[in-house]
Amino acid sequence: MARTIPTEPTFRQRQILEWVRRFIVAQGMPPTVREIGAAFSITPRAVFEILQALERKGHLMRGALGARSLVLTQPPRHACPHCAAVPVVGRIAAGGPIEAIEDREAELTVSHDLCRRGELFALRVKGDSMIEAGILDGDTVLVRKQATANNGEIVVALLENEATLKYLHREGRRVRLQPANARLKPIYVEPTKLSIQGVVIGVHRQLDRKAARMNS
Amino acid sequence: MARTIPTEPTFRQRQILEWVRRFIVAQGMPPTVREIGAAFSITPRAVFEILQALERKGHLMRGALGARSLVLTQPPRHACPHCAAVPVVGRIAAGGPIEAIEDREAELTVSHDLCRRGELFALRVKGDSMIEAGILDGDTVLVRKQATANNGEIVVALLENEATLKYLHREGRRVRLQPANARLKPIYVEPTKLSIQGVVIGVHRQLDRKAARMNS
DNA sequence: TAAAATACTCAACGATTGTTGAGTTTCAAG
DNA sequence: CTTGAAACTCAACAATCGTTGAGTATTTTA
Repeated sequence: MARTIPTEPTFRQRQILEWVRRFIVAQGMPPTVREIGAAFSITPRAVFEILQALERKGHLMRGALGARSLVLTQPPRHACPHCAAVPVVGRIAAGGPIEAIEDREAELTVSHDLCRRGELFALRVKGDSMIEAGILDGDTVLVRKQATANNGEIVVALLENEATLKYLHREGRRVRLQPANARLKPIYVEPTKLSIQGVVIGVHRQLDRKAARMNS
Repeated sequence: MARTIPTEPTFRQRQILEWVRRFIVAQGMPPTVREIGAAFSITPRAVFEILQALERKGHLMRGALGARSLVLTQPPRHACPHCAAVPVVGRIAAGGPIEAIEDREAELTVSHDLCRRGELFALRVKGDSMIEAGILDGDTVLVRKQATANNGEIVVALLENEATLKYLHREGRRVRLQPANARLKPIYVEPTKLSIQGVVIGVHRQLDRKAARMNS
């Protein structure tokens, strides 16, 4: 019987194939065409063609099941711990992107289902700019590393070597970075001058007696 | 404290839960509500309600990822040295009238150093009464079980079989339970009518795309 | 040099998906 | 007897999904 012999994928195809593999391990389910597209900043059409090519070469099979139906020929091993350590990166002032400053000053333990949401890191919040979103000075935000984000999401944005936490709003050609604090004004930037490091998917706070004293 | 029995799924719920588990193993991805419905010859609506019930009881989590996003809460296996499971024992109203502590519905994974602080449990917050303390509707608060507390600490207080989340302030012979919301008035009670269940030592929040949509 | 494959953009179609409202039935507990 | 939950039906909405056509630029192959 004429079995499909896996052919060598191109660089781009392998890039996406490996990303899909990691996604399945992390999320417990295959990604959609648009999720892949968002990760690589390309359109669904481009992803579709690359997936077609990968299927033709025998690296995966595309769905008989409709949405999200994608099966890898070489399935990823499911390492299944119940928790994972997420690096807490402190200040992101002077470097480039966060990858460069992998000085993990601490580790945050998160439950397994949160890890499934992708590559995570954590940031300690300084200042009150997101106070109306319930993010206080000293909180730790859980961030999923990604270069794009949807409107209304809280993003870690890199602007001229400075990282900020803001709501993201695209408005025509410019981007509004909106603080959640009535005393602060929004920042307007060109999309080219903005680098999104990740999207906030969680907030952790640890209260202690010092915090209590300030309220008494 | 009125520790109640963990909520068992009904026969039908367990039936579907096991089917979903088998589906994931077989297909490599979670099923859609309609696929479940087809397998049991019921409508999407019926499936939806059963999945809701299973999520309420902590057996699975319905996704922030849109289609086919179902993550099972697996039974606890190997003890992890870096984390521990804290029971989420129910909802607490941070708003007006209150609801007593209910059944355990899920588990929260916290790092081990937090567990050393005593016996912990977690509560899901309902309402906006602690909004100015950065505790929002839907947050999960980590609570250390204890019967006393210091001034200024946020406590889980039981008043006539009703639990609330408030700042604790002793004022002479009476106790002031202070909400963190300018629109709400403090509650004054005699110490004898008040039962402190624990002290809030942490806040956890999980953001998803739905939350983002509301801000865009 | 011509042809094919690769890697994309943009705009759009129809199908599938999660979700909701309104109403029914069954069955056990107060 | 009443109440409430669990488990359903039916119809429908909006968002998301896979997919497609038409077109461009670049690289690889024959």
